[in-house]
Amino acid sequence: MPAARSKSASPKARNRGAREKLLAAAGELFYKHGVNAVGIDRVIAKAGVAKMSLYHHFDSKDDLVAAWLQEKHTAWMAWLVERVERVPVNDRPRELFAAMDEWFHTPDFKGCAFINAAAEAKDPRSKTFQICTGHTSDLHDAIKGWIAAAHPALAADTLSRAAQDITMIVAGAITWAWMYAPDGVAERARQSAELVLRASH
Amino acid sequence: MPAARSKSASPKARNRGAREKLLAAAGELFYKHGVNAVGIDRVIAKAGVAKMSLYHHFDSKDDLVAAWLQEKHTAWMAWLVERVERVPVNDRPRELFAAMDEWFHTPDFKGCAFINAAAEAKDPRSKTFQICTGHTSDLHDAIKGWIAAAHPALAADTLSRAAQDITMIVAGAITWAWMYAPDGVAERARQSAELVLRASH
DNA sequence: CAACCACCAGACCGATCGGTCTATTCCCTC
DNA sequence: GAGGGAATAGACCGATCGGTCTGGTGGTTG
Repeated sequence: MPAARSKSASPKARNRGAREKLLAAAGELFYKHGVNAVGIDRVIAKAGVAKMSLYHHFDSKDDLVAAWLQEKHTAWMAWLVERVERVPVNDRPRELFAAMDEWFHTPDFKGCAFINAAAEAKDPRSKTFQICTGHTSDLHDAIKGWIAAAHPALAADTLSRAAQDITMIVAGAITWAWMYAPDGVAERARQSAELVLRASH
Repeated sequence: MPAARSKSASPKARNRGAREKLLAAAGELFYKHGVNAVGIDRVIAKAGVAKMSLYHHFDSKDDLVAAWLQEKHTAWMAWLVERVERVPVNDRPRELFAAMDEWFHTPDFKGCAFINAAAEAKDPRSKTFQICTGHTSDLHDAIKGWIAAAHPALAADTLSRAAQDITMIVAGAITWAWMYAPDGVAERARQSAELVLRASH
């Protein structure tokens, strides 16, 4: 659900939207099989789009990967924020793990796309890798906000520590859920997070 | 430091050991750049070994990858066990995180090879993937043993839960340390783990 | 000595990689 | 209706992929 680049903002938007189809196809394939295991030809075949259309919208495969991750990051965070922030502030830390549990049990769950993509990135200075760390950072910030709202009395440094602890717990839960088994993982993570929160007063 | 397969166990061990050189080269390259990003030719070039020697010792690239992971798993677990079990039983849960901290700060640390390799595995039924889940499982078992020794009064189900919680915390810490920054991560994870342990009585 | 075997160098295979180029068609706006 | 931009199919590029094959070398063992 991201901003839909060239749809109504610019006047050149009456085609069938090859860009969106490419991003959708790339997303499925890259997430499922890994970035390096999927070639350009497979992406365009799945998208039902000509190769030149790909290179009209993206500079390179790396650029497509980066665009996919950027879009996925935006969409995933939007989903999580909407999901968590529709409950009262005091319930949000708990709701975070309910959302995780739901996500872990989606049919094609294959772990965190950003952790996975980071493992394949050739260079930590690449745009791809930076989007991945940015994702972690943004998730950390969101969690910090939810904790702060639910526990307004927390000192800044305590809050920072708790947010990092819980983000790490979430990351571990994602990894466990995907490599091992998704059942009950979120609940165990929730309890660990609750202990961290309680210990922070 | 693994068992050095065909060195003295079998009588055919007076060559220069192409197999070991291949595993060493493959290990460096696969861990650093990712399995799918490294070709056979690059491995044999780094190993200083002929291509036919590779296919003499391994059936395929996948087989080489699996052999590397298997060896790495054995070596890593041996390192961790030795490191943790040289302190008294009551200190072992804490020592686990000291070992993690040391690992996170090694020069070429690039996260968990097994999490990374699992992300690239084409099939969850592949040998590669199974070694990765096996690694998680063995780590979980080791942690469970250390907790059990340090807290003998724990009930079986409580012990299981605590071991899972702490394994997840470790996994999250590894991910954070590699994608974000290694400093202080192990200490934060240690404190979370301590809370889990305390809550288990 | 002869047989064997791990290892070597490197040509070779078809397939696929990321990416370029041409030529053509469609649709929308002047 | 003409022009232009977005889309199309598909040939083509050099490089690399995983893997095979040939032919030869040197050391060990019977």
